[in-house]
Amino acid sequence: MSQIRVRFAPSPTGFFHIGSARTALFNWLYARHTGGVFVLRIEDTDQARNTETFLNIIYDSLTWLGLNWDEGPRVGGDFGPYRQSERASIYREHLGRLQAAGRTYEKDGAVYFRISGEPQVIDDAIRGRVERTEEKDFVIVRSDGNPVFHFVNVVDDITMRITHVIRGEDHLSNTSKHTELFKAFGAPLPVYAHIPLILKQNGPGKMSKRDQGALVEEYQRRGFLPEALVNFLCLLGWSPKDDSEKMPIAEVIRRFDLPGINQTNARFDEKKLAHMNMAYLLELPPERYVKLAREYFARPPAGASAAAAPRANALSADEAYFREVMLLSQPKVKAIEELPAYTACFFTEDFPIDPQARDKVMGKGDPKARLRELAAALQAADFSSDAALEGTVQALAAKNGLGIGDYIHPGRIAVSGTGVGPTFYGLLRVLGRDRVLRRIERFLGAA
RNA sequence: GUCCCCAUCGUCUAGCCCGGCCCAGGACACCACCCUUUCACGGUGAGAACCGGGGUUCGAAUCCCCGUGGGGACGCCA
Repeated sequence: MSQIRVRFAPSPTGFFHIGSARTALFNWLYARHTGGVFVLRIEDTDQARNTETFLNIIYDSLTWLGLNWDEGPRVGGDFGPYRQSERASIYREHLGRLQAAGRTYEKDGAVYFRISGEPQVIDDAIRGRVERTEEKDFVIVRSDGNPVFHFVNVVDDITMRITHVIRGEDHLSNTSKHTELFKAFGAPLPVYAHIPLILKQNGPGKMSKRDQGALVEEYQRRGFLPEALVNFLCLLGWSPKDDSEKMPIAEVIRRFDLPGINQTNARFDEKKLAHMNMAYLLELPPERYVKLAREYFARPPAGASAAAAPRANALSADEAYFREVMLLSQPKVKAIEELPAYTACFFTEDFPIDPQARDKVMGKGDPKARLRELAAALQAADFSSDAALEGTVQALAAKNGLGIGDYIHPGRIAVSGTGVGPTFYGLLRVLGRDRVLRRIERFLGAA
């Protein structure tokens, strides 16, 4: 058999959502798995609803996800143009063939396709044999002269030599229209593979563009890693059949195949996505982690909850310092979007003190005395390494017959205002002696 | 309403095609414990499912039928 050719055919009529991304992904995976060709085709026949903005979002989202196309807009190919709005003459020519064969008629200014009425049988690669009879003639050219989806979709699949149509199950019922057209053109049917739908996580129905967490762009802005989102999406409707979940994309490509795709709709679960993202974030190389953090600080999504001042300070801070703060936080934080709040105490003296954490720590023993002892010890301490600071605190605790926790807990509150944060010694080292001592002093004065 | 697809823990799923190894395995979430300077990671453990009813069979999560439930399509949207 000749080379496998698949296509992803979005229409730029709205934001790019998770369901579309997954369809694109499965097509891409199948092309890469088989050494075939992944075609991007823009279905922009609905002139009233298409926008250039939405078109660019499609390109950007696919690129961000790493789903590169072999043929299509921007890269060209032998079967272009790849935007339906530029293929009018091709559609005209094909319409002529249908007219010549007596398969069309006009009504109310629109062109109708005369169906055969025979049962349409498709041998779906995922669902098996599906039979459905198309019962009504349908419009293929609107009265305004623009061709309709069913018609252009089939004409393009024929002329672009598409061998496998991998698309959402919502198209399964449309397929009988499409096979009627294929037959009317005397063209062989492609292999169909109708993949299950992604259901919204709350409430009934399939996920749509307006649902919470539906937009690919949103994950990008929230600092998610594309490889994590892709990995998560791979597992929504496809399974490698053993217990593997987190896999490099090369491994998914190697193992992916149509028979491995499920038949049941899958509910989107943002918690599992978040977990996958964390797993990737923890092992991200430092350079990429810092870059991702900086991008997030520079352009947080609207409504992100973090004080503006420390965020601005972070951006104007010394690059090496910013890097150090972020890398100190990397092993502790589950998502990039936690970073501004998590690191705020590194970028401002005006950080809030968590009253609950303070009361808990300051309520037992004599924490003020411990803070004074800690401050005194830090006067002469070596701040050049975490290990040196650890030695200082350990020696102090040993000298006074106390546990290191007796110093660390109040110290953390005094220096960062919160009970949670990076390692205590890292916190001290990155903040530096002057700021640490000043903060302890201030805290003792206020307490 | 008509037609089409589907049905295993709360969620994603393995097992189903080729019935016995499954009083059903993994992951997320949740809970407990351990690790630990906080938090997070990690480790250990607990709870948690074969939609219902009929068949077929020595034997059914697995095969068949019917119900029920979920999803989708029925546009001069794509």
